[in-house]
Amino acid sequence: MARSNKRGAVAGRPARGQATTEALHRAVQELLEEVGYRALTIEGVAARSGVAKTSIYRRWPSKAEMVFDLILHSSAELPALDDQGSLTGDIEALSARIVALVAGPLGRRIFPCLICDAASDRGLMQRFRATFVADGRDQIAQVLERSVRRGDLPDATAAADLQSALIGTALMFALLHPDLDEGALRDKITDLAMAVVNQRRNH
Amino acid sequence: MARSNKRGAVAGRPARGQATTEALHRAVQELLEEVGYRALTIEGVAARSGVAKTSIYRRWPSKAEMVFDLILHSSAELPALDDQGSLTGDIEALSARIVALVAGPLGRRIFPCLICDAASDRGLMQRFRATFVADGRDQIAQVLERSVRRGDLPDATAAADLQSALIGTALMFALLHPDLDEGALRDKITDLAMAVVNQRRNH
DNA sequence: CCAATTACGCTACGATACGTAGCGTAGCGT
DNA sequence: ACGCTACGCTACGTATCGTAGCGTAATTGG
Repeated sequence: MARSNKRGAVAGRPARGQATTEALHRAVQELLEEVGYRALTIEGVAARSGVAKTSIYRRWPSKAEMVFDLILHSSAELPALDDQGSLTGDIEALSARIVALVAGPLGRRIFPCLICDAASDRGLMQRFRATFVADGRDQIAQVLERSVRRGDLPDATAAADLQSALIGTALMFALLHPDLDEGALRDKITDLAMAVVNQRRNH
Repeated sequence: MARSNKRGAVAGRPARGQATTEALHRAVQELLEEVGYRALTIEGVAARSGVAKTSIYRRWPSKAEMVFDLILHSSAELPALDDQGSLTGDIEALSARIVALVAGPLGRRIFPCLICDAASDRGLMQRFRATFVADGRDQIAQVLERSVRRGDLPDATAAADLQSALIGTALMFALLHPDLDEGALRDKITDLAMAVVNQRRNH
């Protein structure tokens, strides 16, 4: 008697790694929406996905790394921002991206928690900085350099500073004013970004 | 045979509530510094403080509420900011206070975690907003109104917006650039605040 | 001065999740 | 046919949670 397969897959076990990863991704995403990050457990993910708990532990050392890999890492890897033709246009596009990632329905639930976990896990914090922060900073730098070339700005604001300001503010806004819709938030972030880059021009 | 007192207090149990609270405060503060918020457990606090676990649960329903009460609540209740005589001076004082609270050695460790916990606990989130955010916002509003009266500003920026921007940015800076010392961070927050309030003046 | 009340300590649970070990087996490459 | 890898499954031991029940010291009020 062959093993009875609880997942009900007709041809027994789903082929190999890929199908397993997809099941995990789905389970994590669903559970994040249903119960949030705090109450998300490895055992819960195992049960929902049909993947054995031990298999999950073979891939990731912690819940945080799992969520980071499955959810954030994929959303953070985006192409460079298109040239919108003007500083204002570029800043708007940048704000939209930041808000969508960090203050979207999923992002605002998991970001503070991931940060908390990373605060007591040096390795995770380094991955967080490397794959998420560094990429984003470079994209901001590109936008600023473009504006300097166009003559819209005398010289570029430090991209890292601007990044911290925009991400931090977006996150805090989403937290303190959950009623604010994404469009309004995007406008506020755009305003802030313009205030920062304009500081160079007006004095 | 009287109860053997593990705490070794000569006169048996320490008087009553007050001494107990102090022991808890000390234990929580020490453990936060030693192991961080994540690894802080009620049982650990009980062991360190000599207060029974059940007594802790009688006071607070969760770790988050305990930390909030013992650590944050006391640091957040500060007198209104003195009038520094100028917009610049006021903003500097404001930045210093925000940085000290949110991005100080203790604050940067517990803030994201408390936010994470509050995200899945409506009651805690409300207390967080009420006793921490509302007070801070009012203090910012006072500073802004003062400047309007002085003629330094044509009209006040929304205090809530400024608050989100400053706290969020300070937090994110502290997170992404832990090497940055408190003084440098304070300067960056001051710059940001000036950029925001100046936006009204320069157009 | 003697109840009644309050606040606390202590032991003992059941439940949940953690993270690991050991064994068996299906797919894949050579 | 062989080995390798990834996975499933069961079964642990541990940590922490949050609660129940009982006893006792301090506090309060008549």
